[in-house]
Amino acid sequence: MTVRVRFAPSPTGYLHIGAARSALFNWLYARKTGGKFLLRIEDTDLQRSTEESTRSIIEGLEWLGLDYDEELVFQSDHAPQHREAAYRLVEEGKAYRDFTPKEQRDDKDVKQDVAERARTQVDQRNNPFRNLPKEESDARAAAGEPFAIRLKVPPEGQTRFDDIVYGTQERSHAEIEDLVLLRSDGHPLYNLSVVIDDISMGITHVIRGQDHLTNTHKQVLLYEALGAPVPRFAHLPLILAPNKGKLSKRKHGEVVSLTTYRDRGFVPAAFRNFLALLGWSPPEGKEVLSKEELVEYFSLEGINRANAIFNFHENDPRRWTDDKALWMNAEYIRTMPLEELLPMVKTELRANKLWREEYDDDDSEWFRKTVDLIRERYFTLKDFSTQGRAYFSDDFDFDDAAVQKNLRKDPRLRELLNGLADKLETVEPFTAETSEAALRAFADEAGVKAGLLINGARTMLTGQAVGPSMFEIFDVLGRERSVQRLRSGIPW
RNA sequence: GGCGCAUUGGUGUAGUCGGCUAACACGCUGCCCUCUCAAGGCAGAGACCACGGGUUCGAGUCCCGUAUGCGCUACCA
Repeated sequence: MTVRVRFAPSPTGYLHIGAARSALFNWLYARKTGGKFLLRIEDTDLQRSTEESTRSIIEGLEWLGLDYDEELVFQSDHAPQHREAAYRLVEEGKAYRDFTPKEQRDDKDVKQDVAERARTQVDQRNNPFRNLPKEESDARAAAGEPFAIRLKVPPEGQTRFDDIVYGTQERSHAEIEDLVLLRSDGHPLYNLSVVIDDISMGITHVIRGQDHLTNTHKQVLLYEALGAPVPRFAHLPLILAPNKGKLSKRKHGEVVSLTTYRDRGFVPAAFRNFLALLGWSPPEGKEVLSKEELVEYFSLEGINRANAIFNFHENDPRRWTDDKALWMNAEYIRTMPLEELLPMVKTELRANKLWREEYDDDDSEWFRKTVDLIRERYFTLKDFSTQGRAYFSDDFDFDDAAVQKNLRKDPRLRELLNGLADKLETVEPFTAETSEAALRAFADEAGVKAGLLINGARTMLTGQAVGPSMFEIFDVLGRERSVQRLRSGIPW
């Protein structure tokens, strides 16, 4: 039996990182087992579903490198089949028409309302229409009286399934209400739609968030009523906010949206790697894993049961997302093959009008060397166009603290740096080694420490107090620009 | 309220059949390297394994209870 799994998001907004991780785990399992990874858009809530959201989900998956097999499925296309299935269950006596008028529910306090109602309601099986004679039910329906369709859950017994992550799950039927399958307006509801679609798509393993763990019993009941084989289930621990609450866009903003990571300079492989480590751990303990390695090591049995906290600091721009995610991204930026990084840097520079076509041909060697030089201390791709701006443009800003610390603190510096510029003009050839020799010699002649000139020069050439070795910067910037910047009056 | 699930340092996790002086990664501190910042190397702080009982020669690991958190309990998904 070939494995068939699916990712089934509802297109009601951006792609949440928790959903992205579900997608990743499904994808990993499919690739690991040689199975199929399918994508189904659960757009049954037509008011809230948007095409834009669908597009962003597909883009997000693409960005993460999760390719799906077969045709994209839209759940709304199957509404007729869902309805038909519900009617069939009524015919077979496994479901019944409920003519109770629809209750108006305030959308705001549903949670509270639901809990409140559940508290007072004792018998789940007291619906007067549950055992209405078939003739009467048919007659009322034929007369046009509106009705919802509910599953007839047996009053006795229990359902049971073996979750691959959470183990054996049992739930007494008494705890399960006669769930509504079809609304009185004919709209099929979530539990029905999911089950029918999973059956028709031939899903063998349902891998999804733990928030569906208790729903699963209802779905098992439905599989049984429909006479279909029950798939295997694997529920994933949830990803929580630092206060252990739900991670939501409304409360936590853009950190929860996958696109944020793309837009803020994450390397897809790095974020994928980070996401994989949330709730799952590789057997060997090695954490930096390529796509191929993730596939190789992945197993559903390795998934943890406790919810994970996604740690970020809302008021700290430097640590705007999880520390480990940031570290992972930096790790990828400095260690990944340069050839793979270059196009990403190109995209970043282009978006900020720092890209020059020469970097692709005449100056490609220079571009490689420069990126390789500066990548070591960057955390995101964004850093190439911000902190790295001085390498790609003469129009860059000076950091106030750097100017203060490396230039203004010594009044001789302005003159010294001009002198250094003169000296560098005569150096032949102009390399890291020769410029270093020249600078040190110049420092000796002037009777100052080399460090004074080095740090001053770094700030003159890059606007910053930190960065790569000064002599590597001379080399990369070249004699002309180095000299010109040393003489620049801008920071003074 | 009912039912379910979870609970190992700040965070992510490892801890097979009970022997742990509790391991790894991120973060944090210090030192080395050094022209700065990183990276790298080294060292270190930080967990009475939620709490209380029990079983056992011995429990993070098994059992019971409590607490806390999360989830479900909708004609939402």
